[in-house]
Amino acid sequence: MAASIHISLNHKSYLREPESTELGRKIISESIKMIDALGFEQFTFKKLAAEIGSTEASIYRYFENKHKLLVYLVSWYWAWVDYTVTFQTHNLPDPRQRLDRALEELVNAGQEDDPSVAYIDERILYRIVMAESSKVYLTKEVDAENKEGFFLEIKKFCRHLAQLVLAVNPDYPYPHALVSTVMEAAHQQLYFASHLPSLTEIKYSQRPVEETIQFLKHLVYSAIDNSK
Amino acid sequence: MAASIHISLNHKSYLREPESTELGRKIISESIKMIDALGFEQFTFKKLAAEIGSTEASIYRYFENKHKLLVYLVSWYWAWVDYTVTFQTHNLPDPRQRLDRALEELVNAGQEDDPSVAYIDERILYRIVMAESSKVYLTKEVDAENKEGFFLEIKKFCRHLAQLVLAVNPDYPYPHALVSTVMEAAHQQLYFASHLPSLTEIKYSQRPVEETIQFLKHLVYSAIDNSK
DNA sequence: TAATAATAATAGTAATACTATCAAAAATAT
DNA sequence: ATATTTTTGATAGTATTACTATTATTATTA
Repeated sequence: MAASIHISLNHKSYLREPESTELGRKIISESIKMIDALGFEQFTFKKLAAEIGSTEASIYRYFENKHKLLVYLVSWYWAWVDYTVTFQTHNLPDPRQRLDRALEELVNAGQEDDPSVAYIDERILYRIVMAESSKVYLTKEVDAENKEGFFLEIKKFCRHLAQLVLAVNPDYPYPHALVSTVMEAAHQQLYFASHLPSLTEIKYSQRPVEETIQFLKHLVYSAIDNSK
Repeated sequence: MAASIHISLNHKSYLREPESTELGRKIISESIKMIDALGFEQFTFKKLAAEIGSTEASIYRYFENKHKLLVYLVSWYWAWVDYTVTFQTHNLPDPRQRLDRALEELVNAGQEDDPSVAYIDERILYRIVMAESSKVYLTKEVDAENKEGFFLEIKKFCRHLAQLVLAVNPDYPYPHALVSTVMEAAHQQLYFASHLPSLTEIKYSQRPVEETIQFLKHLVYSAIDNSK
């Protein structure tokens, strides 16, 4: 991964840009650890402030509330995955190779050791995305937040994958539906493997990432090769 | 639908059985309306108590907290869908016909007018399941609650559908993963059609239920007919 | 009709999700 | 190098949430 990449978001889930200050970066890096450890419901700005040796009021200057912080983290994640998929598929000649690689990255992104941004631990962020990301849009404010652009990153990545699907078969009628289903399923199946194993054949103890990639590739190619 | 059916759950998400008393039934029927109207986060026992002319303390005698009430509602929904699928597929001779009907019911259950239980509005409950149901297992307490049996109904329905899949093709290697993916996708795609339309081809204004059924049938049959 | 159980009324607590104010410290502009 | 502006810290305060406890009242059942 590049020595220095910068992910910037197309919306204002934040009040003050957290990347630009020491406190802002501490808010991001520590909130990732804390949301993972406590779960989003138990996570509070007060606890976060105590952990980073700051105050609630200071954190509120960066994020209006913890929901918007979660929107920021999840958006950052999808922008980052989109970047890595672009990077990884860049020189591949065959549409199937590109889609293969993209699906691998979707399931794998954040499982690697090497961090691309110093203050963000992508492995922990990945766990947050698995367990908490659907909470960003499953709210009564979804339409208002959609208008504010809070879901642009996830939509962009969905469009990106849909284009890879259409490059394999332009006649497949549900590229976005397929891809949004697969994006959710990737994390869901790994979550189920860990916590609700009877909902999936993926075994937590047996290379769950590789097995999930197999399952999703089979699903995707079966669907798109079975059209027109 | 039968004039009088009774869904009973295999666990104690409740403290006192809500179906057995007038207050209990009012808690259920009004909480369904209120969670739909306010969203789960804004819903409180205090507001519910005010609405049904009772008190917070009285509601707490039925449910330990609002999360367990949601677990109850979602479990009830899956038990009820399982029942309707059993009923609807009962006399169909062909495995494909049975799976077809099951997928139709999965997407459709709760869209019909006729209610099967007087104090439960399945159409509203369906919207709650779409928007809130993943919150029942996306918590830090998932493992403890799983041990208590809180997810038995969803697991049972998943097993039920997986059996229908295997009846069509016993060699398909991921029946539970496919079915849990499809169960989530059914509600997700309809939610996306309403709120994040660029994530799906399903159009809210153009028979979204029928279109979702088409999409899921194509997905499922492509996958299971493409094995062995 | 007495005993028991369920509900209502009321009060109270700790924690959450903020907002406001002001002083101290840090960054920046001149 | 100093003045100005911005950022942070310290402190306090409020409304709401998520409960628990107590006692009186009303239904239910024995």
